[in-house]
Amino acid sequence: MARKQGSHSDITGPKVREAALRLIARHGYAAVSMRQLAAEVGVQAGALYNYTPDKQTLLFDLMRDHLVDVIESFDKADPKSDANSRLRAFVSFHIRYHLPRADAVFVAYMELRNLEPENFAAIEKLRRAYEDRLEAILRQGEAEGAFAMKDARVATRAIIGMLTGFFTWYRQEGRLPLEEVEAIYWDLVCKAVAR
Amino acid sequence: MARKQGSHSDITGPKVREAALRLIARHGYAAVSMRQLAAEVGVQAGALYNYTPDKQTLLFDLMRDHLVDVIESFDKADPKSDANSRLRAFVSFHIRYHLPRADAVFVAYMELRNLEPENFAAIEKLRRAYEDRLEAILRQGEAEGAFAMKDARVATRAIIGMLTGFFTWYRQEGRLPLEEVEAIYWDLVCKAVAR
DNA sequence: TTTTCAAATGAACAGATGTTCAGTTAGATG
DNA sequence: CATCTAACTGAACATCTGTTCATTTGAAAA
Repeated sequence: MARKQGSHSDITGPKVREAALRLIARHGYAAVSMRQLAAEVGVQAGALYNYTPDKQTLLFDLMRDHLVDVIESFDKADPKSDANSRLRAFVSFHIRYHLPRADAVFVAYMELRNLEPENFAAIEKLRRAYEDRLEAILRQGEAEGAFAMKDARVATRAIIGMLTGFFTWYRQEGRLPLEEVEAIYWDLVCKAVAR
Repeated sequence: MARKQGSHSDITGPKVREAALRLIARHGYAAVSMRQLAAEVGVQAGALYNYTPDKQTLLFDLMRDHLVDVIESFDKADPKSDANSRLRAFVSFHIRYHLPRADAVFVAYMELRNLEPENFAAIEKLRRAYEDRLEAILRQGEAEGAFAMKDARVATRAIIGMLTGFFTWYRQEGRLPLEEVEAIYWDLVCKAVAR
């Protein structure tokens, strides 16, 4: 039954990636088998190997593509002006970007330990690159006299942990609209790094 | 070779739990087999079933015992006085308690999705109970006029995410002494919820 | 010394695992 | 129309999975 209607690599490829993201986010990389993934896509297990050389590379590609997109998107959203505006943009971007991408965030944060060493190193580099964006903003704020904190590196990690923890463990309750969540977080972050 | 020297349940039992915590933290629940765990303990796979009815219950017990201990320990450390003192005690407790228990923290935060539904519900209840301790402090602070924030529930999650993120993803670098880390975090938290 | 039994072994179970590949199919091409 | 070939099937591979249990061991009690 090969080449069914609408069953081209242009369609199956993205389907594999979407299904992998969803299943891995829900059950974890090690707990999802290639046969489960194939079933979710509507294909036999062997067909997946037209889209990835192996399971490990599939995981790596999902994480890398997500992080590369995060960084590129932020660089576009960054006003590159004063530290306060940039920090506000960072918080806003982080929340708005991650909210509709819960599965990708989950995978990128939870599956690091399932990466083989060289893959892990590459992903850590990307994660670090994103953190460095925030750290640079905090240091700019210190230089401008707008912010004050005891340790910019720890503050960076604390803020990212604070922002990401929300999307990582607490699924959208719908209690609060996006603007509200953004305002609440901005209030906390803004005050935390204030002089 | 049964009952080797010093090989009683008083010794093997804790060894199983320690090895499980270490291996699951490092590789994930699904990625650790009972045979790997047994090898780490220095025993055959079958012997593990003297210490747990099954793999799932082992995971659940590790998570439950950790969370129960967290809550009990905090309740002892809680000064139960003014909100500012209590918040300071919470931050100090959280950091000092979790720092030497990185494996348990990791497992309790990362393996929720590998719990069967009723086990998940029980663990979520415990996690919520700990969060509620912090939320109560924040609300007390609001009532006293000491703190001000837009949403105490979101602030609770943000603060816990901020504190826990540190132990979850960033292994101790040794760059900063414990007192320093505590001071940095207290500074951030304190300002974030300030009026 | 003999007895006892908690604690461990090691084989067996049925089924799942990631991956490969010769063969089949059907939409697109000429 | 016949041909081509990307996309997929389905069986096979060696190995691993959680769990059970009859059997063996050896330290401690009698």
